[in-house]
Amino acid sequence: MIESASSESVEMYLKTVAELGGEHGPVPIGRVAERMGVSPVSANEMMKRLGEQRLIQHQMYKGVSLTGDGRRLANSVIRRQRLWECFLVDHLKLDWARVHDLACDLEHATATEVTEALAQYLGNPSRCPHGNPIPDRDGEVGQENDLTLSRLKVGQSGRIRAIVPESSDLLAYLAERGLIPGQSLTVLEAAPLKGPLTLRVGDSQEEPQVALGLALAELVQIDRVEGKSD
Amino acid sequence: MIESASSESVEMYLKTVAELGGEHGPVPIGRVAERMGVSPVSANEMMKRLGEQRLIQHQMYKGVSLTGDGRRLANSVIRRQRLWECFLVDHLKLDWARVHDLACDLEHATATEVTEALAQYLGNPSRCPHGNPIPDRDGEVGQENDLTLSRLKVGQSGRIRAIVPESSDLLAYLAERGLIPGQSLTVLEAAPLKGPLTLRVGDSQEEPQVALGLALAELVQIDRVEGKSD
DNA sequence: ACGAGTTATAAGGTTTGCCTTATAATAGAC
DNA sequence: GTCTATTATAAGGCAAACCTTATAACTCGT
Ligand SMILES: [Mn+2]
Ligand SMILES: [Mn+2]
Ligand SMILES: [Mn+2]
Ligand SMILES: [Mn+2]
Repeated sequence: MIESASSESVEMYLKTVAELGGEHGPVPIGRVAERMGVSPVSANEMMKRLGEQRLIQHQMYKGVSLTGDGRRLANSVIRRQRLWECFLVDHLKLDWARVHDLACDLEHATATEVTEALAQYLGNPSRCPHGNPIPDRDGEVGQENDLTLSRLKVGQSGRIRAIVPESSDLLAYLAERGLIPGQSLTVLEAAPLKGPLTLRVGDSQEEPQVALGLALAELVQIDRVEGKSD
Repeated sequence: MIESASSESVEMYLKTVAELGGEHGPVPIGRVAERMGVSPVSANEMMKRLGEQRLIQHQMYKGVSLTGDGRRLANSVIRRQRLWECFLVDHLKLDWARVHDLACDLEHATATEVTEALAQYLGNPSRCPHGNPIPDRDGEVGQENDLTLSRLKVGQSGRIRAIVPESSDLLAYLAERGLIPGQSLTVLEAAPLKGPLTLRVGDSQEEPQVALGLALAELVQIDRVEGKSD
């Protein structure tokens, strides 16, 4: 658990690789560059450096995956971010859709000491306000089932577990429509040709209906399912 | 109140200039370099940049002083730091002598939005845990009287208001001896030739006595004075 | 088996914030 | 007034992260 001094840049690269699935399989460096808004050449340079530090492993023309150290460091960053998100929402009452970005700054300036005291202060929450799991202090996260709203059939109901990825625009859009973790919903209609879903949000028959594009529905993870399974 | 994007480095330079008295008179750049642990040449280069941005004013061979913008930015950094110190001590229960350094990291990663929500959460405290005033959101701080423990005469009593500057080593040393803001004390003896003071810390006659070098006593600001004035 | 698109590498450049060494200018102490 | 310590500037360098442009190598779908 040697938390060698790592720059904000290094932390963000590792976090991005983790979010793109770098714990499980190789992530194309182009994806990383895209997500981080840097040129592929820049991302490549950084991957070379991270490889030298044994934080990632680079399979040529396939992509990068996290080593043990890399995974732990990435999850430590994610832990810090999500704990801050909890604090900003629960205590400072800041906007649910904005805290992700605010916490993304704080995460790099937070000593382990502060992280652990914060975790205790918050009662060791297991999820961030957007429903995503908070890694434990050893940098481990449990796997989740991967059911998404886009896979629900007409008539099925579920409860929103999390939004992935946590982008402000996306979060703001979903929040406006009441689509936040814990919310239950039912798919009333699915337009053909990958068209939008029509949802009933909440339990009451009187709730306004919500139309949601399938691409967005893919980013909404679902917990429980009820209703006919086909 | 244009909070133009300023780097951590710029913020630290401005904070340092402010702490060295740059609101009032010119601060020699050598002092700044020394305090920041950089070479005088580096500090000079930075001062040139800060001058171009109209954050400081440089009087050749005299030193630098803060402009209005520079003072506001410096005080905004100090505000962020001291608010975080309050949070870390009061809520996270972290060590009084360590929070200064921990907050010095957080201060640069804290959006105005977060700062103001934090201030409200904390009940708009007016002082940090080390007794120093928290600038208001407009970047203003009131002046304090400048009585220090080193100036108390034998027999006089006072109450510790603040420790300046806030260096971890200094804070840890003083905390070990019970010398924290709010604590009342009496000077029992002052050794000749700039020798150490002997103090009674607290009100009870049974308290252990504390010996404190005059150089350290200069860094302890005193609020009230009682006892014969000479 | 080939070609399109992706991925990798090479080369050269920028900005920020540091460094050292050397020299010039100045202020302040004596 | 002169000398010394401080302060300023010039010159050259370095590392981290970025960039663009160009070329080479590879994968994969058809
Ligand atoms: Mn971040
Ligand atoms: Mn979150
Ligand atoms: Mn700082
Ligand atoms: Mn303080």
